[in-house]
Amino acid sequence: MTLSFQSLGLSETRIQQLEQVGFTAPTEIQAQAIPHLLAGRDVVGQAQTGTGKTAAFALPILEQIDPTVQAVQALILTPTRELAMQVCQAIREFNEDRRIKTVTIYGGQSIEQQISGLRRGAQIVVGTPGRVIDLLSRGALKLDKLTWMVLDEADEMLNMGFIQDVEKILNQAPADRQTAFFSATMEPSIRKLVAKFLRSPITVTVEQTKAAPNRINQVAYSVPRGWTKSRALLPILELEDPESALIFVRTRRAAAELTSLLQEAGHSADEYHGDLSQSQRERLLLRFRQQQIRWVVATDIAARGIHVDDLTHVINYDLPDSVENYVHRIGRTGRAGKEGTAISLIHSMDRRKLRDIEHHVRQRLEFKSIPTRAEIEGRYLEKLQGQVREALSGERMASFLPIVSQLSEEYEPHTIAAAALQMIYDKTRPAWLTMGSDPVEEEYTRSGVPKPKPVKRGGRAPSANPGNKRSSARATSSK
DNA sequence: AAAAAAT
Repeated sequence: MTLSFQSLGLSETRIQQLEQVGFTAPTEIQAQAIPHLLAGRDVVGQAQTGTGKTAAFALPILEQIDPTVQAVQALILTPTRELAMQVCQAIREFNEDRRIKTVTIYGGQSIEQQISGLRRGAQIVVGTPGRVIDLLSRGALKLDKLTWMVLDEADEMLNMGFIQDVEKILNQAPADRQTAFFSATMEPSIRKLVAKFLRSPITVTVEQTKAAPNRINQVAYSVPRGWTKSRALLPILELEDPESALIFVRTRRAAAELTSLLQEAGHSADEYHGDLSQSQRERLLLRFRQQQIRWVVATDIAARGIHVDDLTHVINYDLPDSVENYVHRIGRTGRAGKEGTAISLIHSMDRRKLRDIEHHVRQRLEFKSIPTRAEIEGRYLEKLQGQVREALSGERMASFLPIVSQLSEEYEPHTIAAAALQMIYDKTRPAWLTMGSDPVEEEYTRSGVPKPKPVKRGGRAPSANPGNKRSSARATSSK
């Protein structure tokens, strides 16, 4: 097992730059692929997202680009615009001094800007197939000096029907070049493409042990019969109080509606879906990443590819259509070794989907009951206590001591502290706690539906469908 | 119904 970038053959300057951006040791895919790529071999890399594959091809490319040649020397194709942007951003991170010029080209944005970027002597181009072909046919993008060609997420590219576009581009690249394909799977169509366009490639594979990474804490809330999901969501959000969250819904319309509802409840939320223009999407993601918005309500447009650092929660307001999308969705959190929480709202209609999901991720979701006001208040008071502890360890507190001395001529210190806490409580408590009654507790009482007890679910899922004998019969027939 | 990509 290789443990340092030095031993992979990267230059000292590159390694220093890597250290500056926090890269100390190579990931498995990097350790396996970089030496071959530096040695001039074609490589097929089988690896999922989040394994560090961008650096695996970006570092050798940066190492071997000739900075004195003002022509496109590397072309990286990605299936989505989002991914193109992210790859480009990553390359810029590894290329701090900007000696090597990188541009991104994709649809939905001004083509003139991209053309002028190419004219200024771009050496690395990252792009989506459609716009790349467009620019090739306009003559704005020339590949005659190309020495590197990379296909990122090749399987996705083919799934989305880009095979003809991709072949057209590969055919226009000089034969004397180095080529790398990265793909999560190795289906026959990929193998065919590899056989056609790569020269005696070396295949490197990184095993993915689990369908869902276990640093993501997966929980579910059962939505009582007759309840709307939004009614269940609000108290859950109050209790969990996510620092940042992606909330997934099924339709664009639902995204817009839920966003208004959250905004009306005083939350920092915005929507993200296919009705938004490319620049609107980019602006929103920027605000989300800069933590100007805490929660984003999105369709499955955000299930893959979008990366937000430190995303603490993914919430499945509607369950996804496919189990694969469940894994992609929750994979937006728990990135870069951080912990994340994935919450799913389960309606009685969703039992079947839930079982498929649990089967696919090979684990049971932990069920919790919708929090009551008392629970939310308890959690909030805990948080308040933590904040007081933090203030006690600070220094700014000293400036308030004269006030306390003055008040303590009349009152006990305990009383003064409690009064101060009450003031903070009144100003900062969640909106949910200011309502007259507890709608959750009330609803449980009124409807006669027993409040679900948090259940640790073992080998089978008995509590999911109490009294429903058909459930076990269906379990055997589902695949 | 939604998503991806060239307009």
